[in-house]
Amino acid sequence: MKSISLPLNNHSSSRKFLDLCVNNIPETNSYQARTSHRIFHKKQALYSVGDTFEGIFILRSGSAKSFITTIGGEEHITKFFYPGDLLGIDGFDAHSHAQNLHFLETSSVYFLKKSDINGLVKTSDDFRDCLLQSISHAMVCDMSMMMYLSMCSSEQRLARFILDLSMQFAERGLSAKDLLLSMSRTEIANYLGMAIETVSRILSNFQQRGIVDVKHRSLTILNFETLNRCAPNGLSSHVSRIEKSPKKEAVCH
Amino acid sequence: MKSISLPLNNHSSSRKFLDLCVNNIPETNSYQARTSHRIFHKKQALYSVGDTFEGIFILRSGSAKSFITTIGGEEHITKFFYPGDLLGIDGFDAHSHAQNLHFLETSSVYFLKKSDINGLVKTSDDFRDCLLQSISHAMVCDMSMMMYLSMCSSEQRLARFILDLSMQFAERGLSAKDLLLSMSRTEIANYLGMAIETVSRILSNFQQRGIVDVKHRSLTILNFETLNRCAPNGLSSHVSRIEKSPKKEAVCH
DNA sequence: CGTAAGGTTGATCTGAGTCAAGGTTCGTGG
DNA sequence: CCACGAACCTTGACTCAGATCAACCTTACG
Repeated sequence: MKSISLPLNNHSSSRKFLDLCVNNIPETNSYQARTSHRIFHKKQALYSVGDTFEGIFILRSGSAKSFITTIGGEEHITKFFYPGDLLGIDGFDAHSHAQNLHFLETSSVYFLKKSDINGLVKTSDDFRDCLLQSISHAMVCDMSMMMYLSMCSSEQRLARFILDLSMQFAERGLSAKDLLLSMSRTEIANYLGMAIETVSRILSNFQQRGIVDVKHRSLTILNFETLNRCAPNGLSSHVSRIEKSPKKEAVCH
Repeated sequence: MKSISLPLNNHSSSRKFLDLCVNNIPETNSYQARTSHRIFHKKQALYSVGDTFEGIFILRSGSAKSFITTIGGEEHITKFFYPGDLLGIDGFDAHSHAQNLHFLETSSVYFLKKSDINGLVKTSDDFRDCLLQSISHAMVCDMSMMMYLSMCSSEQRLARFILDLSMQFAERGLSAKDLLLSMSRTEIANYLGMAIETVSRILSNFQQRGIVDVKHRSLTILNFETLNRCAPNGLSSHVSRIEKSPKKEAVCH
């Protein structure tokens, strides 16, 4: 499978992040150079729940999923990752990882150990801003996901998923319409909180309506217009604010 | 309504966080002392989507909710906040807030402006660790919430909600069994992604089964045992790990 | 080449949403 | 302090989106 990797001409914040790390950490010895880049294969784990937190990773190429497991053994996929994404932020909490991370295909990561993070945060304003921005952005995305899960129909969630994927691909310099899914139907269903049969049915339905063309794991978006109408409404941003609820009027003491 | 406020003998990470801020920022003038603490009343907004991000807040007393709004005008509550919680982290992303924050009752917040955060991150290792830990913890909670939303029945979600509330109260030195809800049924339903009628029905049902005693907004947990059995299984942690999937075996280059 | 994993499709069932009606509490102004 | 309207909450009846069960097809891999 052709994997995604971060193109050099990508100036998004994730790319900037990677640059900042690579250019600011003094790689005095070749040992560090060797260990800061690692390659993993499909189904391999980067970390698992309970592993000691040693630092974060930046995905350079390939794709991955993070998931949590209940005591009963059920898994729930919490996120899919693409090049430029930060992996392992969950480890800051208890100094050990709270999630599992597995790769979906052959992938490479850049390792940024805790001491390097601490150093960079002090010395580089850009790095600090980038790190906080990146984490904050991830949280904002999680909030949207929670909204989709709690307010949208299965069709809306799947439409949103495809459109989000398309955006992710486009941001990384790939086609926005020809997508190569790196996850199985089961994984999509699990992530979106629906039965695998439902994913299959909705995809077939989209196909019949001429919205997409799906064959195995390659998906072509034929009609963005209609797909967008299937997806839930976007979030309101400051642009669309008209009237506002009771404004801040603090009482100082 | 009797509001919750952070007790002085609470040595949790949130309390530590607040201490770190108060003790490390030189309050050279009385102006800052006055503006760093603010009191808000029920239904007042701390910030809204699109507001310029000027810093984060620490909730000292009371309670609050954050929510996002779709273009269509629908609201979705993303989180409830209690004393010690960090408010406004969403603003780091685009330098403007991505969510709205309203108070549920009279509350007070401590304001920590951007420049202070940047300064503290450089000078105090404790502050840096606390900030990252706090954000990371919030993300881990969001992940669980996503799992509950996508895999659990309404009854399970509501049971989990009550137990989580109970824990929040206990952590803040209040009774773990006598809860005073600061949010309406509508807000609970919205947060948990279900119809208001469903919340009402499940609460009545819990009452009939002798699990809780609900009257208006005061809720007493009568049977933790049974309530726990209603809630979804907890997450597996490193303690319960037995066998592990393919371990990390990086190929270095 | 055979078996397992992954994927599709149809039939049936049910949890929870929607609609409807009535009760309770709160807040404001007379 | 009471009254009236609005907001909040509860309960019942009906409906439907999507889960579950079942059978079958397709692709990947040792």
